[in-house]
Amino acid sequence: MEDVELQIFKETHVFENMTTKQMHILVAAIDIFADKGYANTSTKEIATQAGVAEGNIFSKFKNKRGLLNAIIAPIIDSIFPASMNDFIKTRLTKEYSTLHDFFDSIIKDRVAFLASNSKIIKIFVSEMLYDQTVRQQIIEKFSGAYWSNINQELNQLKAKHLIVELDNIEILKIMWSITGGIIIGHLYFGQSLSTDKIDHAIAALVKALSR
Amino acid sequence: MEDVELQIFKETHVFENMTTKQMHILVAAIDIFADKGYANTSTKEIATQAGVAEGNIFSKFKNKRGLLNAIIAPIIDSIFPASMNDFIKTRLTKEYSTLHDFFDSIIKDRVAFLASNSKIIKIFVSEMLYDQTVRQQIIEKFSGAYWSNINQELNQLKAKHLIVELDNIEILKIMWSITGGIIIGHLYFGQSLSTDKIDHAIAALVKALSR
DNA sequence: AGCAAAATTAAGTTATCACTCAATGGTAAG
DNA sequence: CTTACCATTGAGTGATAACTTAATTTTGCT
Repeated sequence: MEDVELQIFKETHVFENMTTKQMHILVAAIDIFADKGYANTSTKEIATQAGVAEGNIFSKFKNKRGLLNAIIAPIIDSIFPASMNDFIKTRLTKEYSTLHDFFDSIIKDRVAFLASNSKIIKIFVSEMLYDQTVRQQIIEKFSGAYWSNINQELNQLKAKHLIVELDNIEILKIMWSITGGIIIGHLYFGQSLSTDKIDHAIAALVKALSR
Repeated sequence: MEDVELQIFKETHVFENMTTKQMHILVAAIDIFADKGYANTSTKEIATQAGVAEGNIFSKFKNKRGLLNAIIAPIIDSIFPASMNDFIKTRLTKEYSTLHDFFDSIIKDRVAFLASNSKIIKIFVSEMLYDQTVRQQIIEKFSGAYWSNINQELNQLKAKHLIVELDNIEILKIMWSITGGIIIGHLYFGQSLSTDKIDHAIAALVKALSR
């Protein structure tokens, strides 16, 4: 239960009002969903791995789908940071901050986040492909605080002539494509997250978007 | 049955030795798998939409999984082109060919291919995330003729000092990240495939990888 | 037309699924 | 100790899944 992957549940208070056995159910579900997919996993299997009776799943969670929602809801809320963390902020407010500082901070922050929640990210990605409503939630999250913050940052970079004059949407799409490529290579094709490789990708991104 | 999406089945001769009803089964399966996912689709549902009896599915296809394989096998074979098509070849053998010509040809070719097989691509992507063996097949395809061809091309670009001195693997990863970002935006988030936007992405990629 | 083979059907069969519910067990306050 | 409450159990339920099979229809050949 001291799994690093579960940090996000503590932060978002999902574990509150849950008994030990119910937490075991959640952990087992994450494990099996990530491995075989939601649709291929039976509630019986989850109960067995969690060491509880099957019925116990349904006293805490409304149904199997409710269990899935408890897993992916925190990720949807955290995938786009509502505001930049302190490290990024202080780094970017320096006078001599560059486009490289900007992307280096953001990408390393997101890669670290995605890599430290790998199982839940796998579940979330698979579900997003199937479920239109999950995609809609992502779009709404993107359009909220994240968009207005990063939009402002990008406009400042444009004012300082540090970044190309593309639509901010296009800039973000390129940035997230690179980030996504790194994380998919890692999660699904066993590629390492070596600092070297990530630095190369960031350097390429900076060249791509420098003015 | 004159659906453009099905071109790939004609090219790969999947339709040979299939009756009209069996082709209807395949088409219905593509439709529903793409919409709801393989695991959430029942063989009964496929049969109903195809206008045949459920048992007919199992006389042509060994089982439900065999039906899925018939759909994704052609895509696995075609996702990495074994050799460049004539248009790209003639374009790249010109004396004055540039890095922009290179990526412009390749990316537009792949985006066109992926967009014209959107349903099958959706099925394939979902399945790749679940199924380790599908991922292994992709890795093997990548390592074959595709890799040796494009590896050679990249080395030539390096010899001409047109491209950065990164590992070819890293270069390809960046290229496919951009391509994947375009296609995912289109398939899952309803973004247009406007020539303008694609040109912007290609221009950014060229900047990223120019020497 | 007549016949053999192939295609197709429709009614099973068996297994497993998500989910329910009445009974049980533990715990903490009175 | 008693009582009330909530967590937990596990046997049970109806629905539905993939797949089989024997009967029937269609097809292709002479």
